[in-house]
Amino acid sequence: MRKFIALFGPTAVGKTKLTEDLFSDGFEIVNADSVQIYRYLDIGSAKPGKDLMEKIPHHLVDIKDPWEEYSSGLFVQDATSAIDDIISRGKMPLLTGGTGYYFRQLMYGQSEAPAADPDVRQRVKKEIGENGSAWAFEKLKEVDPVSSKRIHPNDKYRISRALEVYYSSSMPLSSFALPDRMKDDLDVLVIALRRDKEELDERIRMRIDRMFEEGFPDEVKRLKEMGASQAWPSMDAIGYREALSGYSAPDELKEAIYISTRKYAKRQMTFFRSFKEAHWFHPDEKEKIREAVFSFLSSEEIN
RNA sequence: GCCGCUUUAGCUCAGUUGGUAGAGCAAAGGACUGAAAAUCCUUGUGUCCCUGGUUCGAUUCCUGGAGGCGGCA
Repeated sequence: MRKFIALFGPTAVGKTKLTEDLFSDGFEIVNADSVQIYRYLDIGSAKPGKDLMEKIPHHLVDIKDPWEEYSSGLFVQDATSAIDDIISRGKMPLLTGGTGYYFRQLMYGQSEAPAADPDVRQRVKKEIGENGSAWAFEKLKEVDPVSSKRIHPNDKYRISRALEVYYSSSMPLSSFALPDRMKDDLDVLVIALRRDKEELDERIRMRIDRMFEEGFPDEVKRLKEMGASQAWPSMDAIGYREALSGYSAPDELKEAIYISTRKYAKRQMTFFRSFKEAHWFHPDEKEKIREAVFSFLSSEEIN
């Protein structure tokens, strides 16, 4: 039985501050943020500062170079072994971040479909490039009619993955079951943070201003000197993407980042709302959160 | 001051040979089977600058006015 706490919240909601206030003692953090796993993406990913990293041990931060691929599957493996390691040392893991998909893959479990294979993915990409996306969708209909009903004809991303699964296993993606509730071997308190839209927008704006004060443009410059381009997986991340696409005026760049960030926050909320196990709080409700944590930690396992 | 162009959705702009309008972006809502800060779906948004006139009917044509841009003075 793995027992831990999961803390989810959209960007800029105040996860880091809450972590510092409530989980500084006896906890170790397992990062569930798909951008903070990358080295050198510090300011733009709002990575926790050195002081906090020294105060509370962090796992899965700075584990990949920005040109390397990562995936939810690798995350599940890495997070699981980090959690086991923390528990074995008598500490309590705190899974925290904003990548809702990582939370779900870890807590519900993944499908048995084969992992992404770079060669196959490349081949699919090439085929779609040559024959067009309409062809790709027809191919999907033929090979995996069930998925073709679920996946929209314009969703190249998902069509491509479904074809990839078929090519590498000769089985349709839809033949692999998708778990829809918490795994039996987990005992997790899921805390989810939310704020009103106006409140969150204001914080996003402030965060972006602070990023620029802390030298975000220099960080991008250093990455460019390292050879960063849109081909690097990490450069899809908000801020870096906009910076690489050539906004000349800082104010325009800031505005573009602001808009992308609030759209992202909205998607995060949409995703996490469907998480039935989540207990929702405002970050200022510290006492209520503390109570929930306390009663969870003192509860005995039933079996 | 004169001449030309221009004024339509929150923004940038199409358009209506006269029958009260539509794209992109933004916004709001949603999806998510090893790329998820990704990828994708749905949905509005209007005194068509104001004023008279012609007309059954004007955002569209005409008169006058106002704002913006450019040229000449």
